[in-house]
Amino acid sequence: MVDVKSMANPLFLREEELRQGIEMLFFAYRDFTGEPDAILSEIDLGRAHHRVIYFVGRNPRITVTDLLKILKITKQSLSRVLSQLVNEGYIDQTTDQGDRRKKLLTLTEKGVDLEHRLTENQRKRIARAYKAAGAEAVQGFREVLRGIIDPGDQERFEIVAPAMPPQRRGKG
Amino acid sequence: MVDVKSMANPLFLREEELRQGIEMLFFAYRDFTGEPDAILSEIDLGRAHHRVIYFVGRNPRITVTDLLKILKITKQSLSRVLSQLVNEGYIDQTTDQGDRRKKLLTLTEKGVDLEHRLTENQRKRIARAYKAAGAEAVQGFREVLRGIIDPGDQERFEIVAPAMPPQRRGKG
DNA sequence: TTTTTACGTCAACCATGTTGACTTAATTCC
DNA sequence: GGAATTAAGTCAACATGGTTGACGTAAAAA
Repeated sequence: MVDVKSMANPLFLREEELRQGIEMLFFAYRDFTGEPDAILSEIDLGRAHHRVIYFVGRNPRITVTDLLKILKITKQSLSRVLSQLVNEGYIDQTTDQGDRRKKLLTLTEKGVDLEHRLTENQRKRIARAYKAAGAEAVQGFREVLRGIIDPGDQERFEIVAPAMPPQRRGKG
Repeated sequence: MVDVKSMANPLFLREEELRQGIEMLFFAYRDFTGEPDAILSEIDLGRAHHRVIYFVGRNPRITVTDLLKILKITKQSLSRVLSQLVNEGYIDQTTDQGDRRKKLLTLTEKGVDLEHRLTENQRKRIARAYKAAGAEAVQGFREVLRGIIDPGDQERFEIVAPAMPPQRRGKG
């Protein structure tokens, strides 16, 4: 039996392709956050804490304002989790000596330990997927994901060079 | 200046690569849900409603139990949003005539309309990213994302054939 | 006929986001 | 030097969307 729909209407295949993209993103994110969430709940922390710990670990001496720009939440929301993390000894706050209004955030040893425990799962999951898919696929994964991200944050990720023909891009 | 770290320690590059994967997933998901959320809040609905509408639209006549398996939330959580969607005329419930315990969920016309409005943003975003990255990249994107998803749901997405050499995969 | 399945419901609670108002200290601008 | 701006924090109220636990009903399966 011939697939009449995709023959007569090329948009049909495209629609299906796009919807699969939407769904894969949903499932991937759901499963990606599942395991760290389980670890966090055992020590009475949540996903919001993980995000803060992650990005402070990744950007030592980051200011509160810069952290807010990454997370795109309000400072009141951040305040709740951040002060908890400081109180419980996961994060250190020091005053910026150049501009004494700014507070610089850094993970303590305890914070680094937790960050490793939490991210280990996710690193392994990605490593497994990368390995199974191969280097070229990883390149494509990065290019597409980068395109999905809003312009303001795309710059965080270097532009990967096209796989083979550097000419003739942007048009299919 | 030579990059001593990546020369002496190949794991350093790998670590950076994996962390970028983690972050891209975070940023992509954050931006991916932003626009639909804005539309939803105008009609006093939330992201949870979107997910239900999306998957009911994608799986007409789906049962509550099957929907729960996709969303991986409790039936009490689902109940809250689902009954709202039924009450407000976005979703129809009919009894399965084969097994009269089951209720089959389908979008009404109003539901289809909303689903289109919401998903349009996301489809466009993905379409843009796909187009910019090219067909090969899309292939890679799918392969990697599929690998990130837990085995139980991977089967939802067909295995894409490797780009060129079908031999020599899984090892770098 | 008993057990299981599908679905629903009430109630309490928790995590994480929001808005809005207001404060303090430090820096920058004129 | 004084005014305006910036960085950070705080209090309060509220919305959303998850959770657990207990319980109920109808239909199907064992």
